[in-house]
Amino acid sequence: MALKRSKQREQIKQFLMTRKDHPTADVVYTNVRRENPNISLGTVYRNLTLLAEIGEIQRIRMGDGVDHFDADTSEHYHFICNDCGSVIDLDVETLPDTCSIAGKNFDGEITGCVTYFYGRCKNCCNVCSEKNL
Amino acid sequence: MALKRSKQREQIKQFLMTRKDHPTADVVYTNVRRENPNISLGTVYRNLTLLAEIGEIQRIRMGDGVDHFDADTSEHYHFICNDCGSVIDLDVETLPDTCSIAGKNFDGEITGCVTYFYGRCKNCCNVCSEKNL
DNA sequence: CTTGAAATCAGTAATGATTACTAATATTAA
DNA sequence: TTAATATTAGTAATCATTACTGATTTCAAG
Repeated sequence: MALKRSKQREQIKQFLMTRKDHPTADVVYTNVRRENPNISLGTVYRNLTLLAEIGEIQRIRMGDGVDHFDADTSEHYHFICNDCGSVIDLDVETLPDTCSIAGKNFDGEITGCVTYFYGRCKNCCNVCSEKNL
Repeated sequence: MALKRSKQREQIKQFLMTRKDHPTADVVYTNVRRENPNISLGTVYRNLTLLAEIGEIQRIRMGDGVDHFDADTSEHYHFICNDCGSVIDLDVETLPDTCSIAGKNFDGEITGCVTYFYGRCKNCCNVCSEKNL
């Protein structure tokens, strides 16, 4: 199934590149719709999945029940705020190679690992201190 | 809301303690039903959530779209097989404290992190080599 | 031992994210 | 230009999980 270009796929990729906040499929949908009001949600899902498969974007699963997407495919770490749910890039040097460490006493093969961080983002910290929570 | 004991909750906890394979809510349901055919799926979900909240079990989100549960609440790492989806405990010494490292250049507060590993389990490795995949 | 307030239950309906289906449209190599 | 095929819009279906509701259990106080 040779890939054929599509306006919709390009719009989706384009939009994702303008954002640093790792939007969900639904956010991509509502935004791309401003430019292309006829695009369908299914098309957004299909193309996000396809773009992730061919490595042009990254799918992020932070355990909040929704998939997030990131046009930055370089290795970096993510933080999710327990209060507002926003996903933020972390400025961290690459962590030690835990994969090889973990593979020592394991009979199968480990091909990768995911690390993500959670807590409270700057915004939500401020809100809390204002309200003395 | 003072906790009151319930047969159903005890059965769920009991079953979970017999398993090392981190079953999903649905697996818990079908198994506990052998002993208590009237238990409802909603009860299983509610109690798994409650047990996780009070720290008696652990909820594991491995990004496969389903929650897994573990009666072992000690800190340890998990592996998920990309082929068969099974979740397995890893025998790894505790990894370096990445949380504090990650918090250096971050304005909010990081309260924890999750690391999990993926690849192919022993079983699926064997299947592949048998079939020369 | 009763009793009654509150927690819990079974059963079922509702939700929300995602995927599957289908007939129409767009892309592209020949 | 054409014809094979990838892609689309729109909608229906799926799947995990949560919410609701009236009945049942639990348990502390009398």
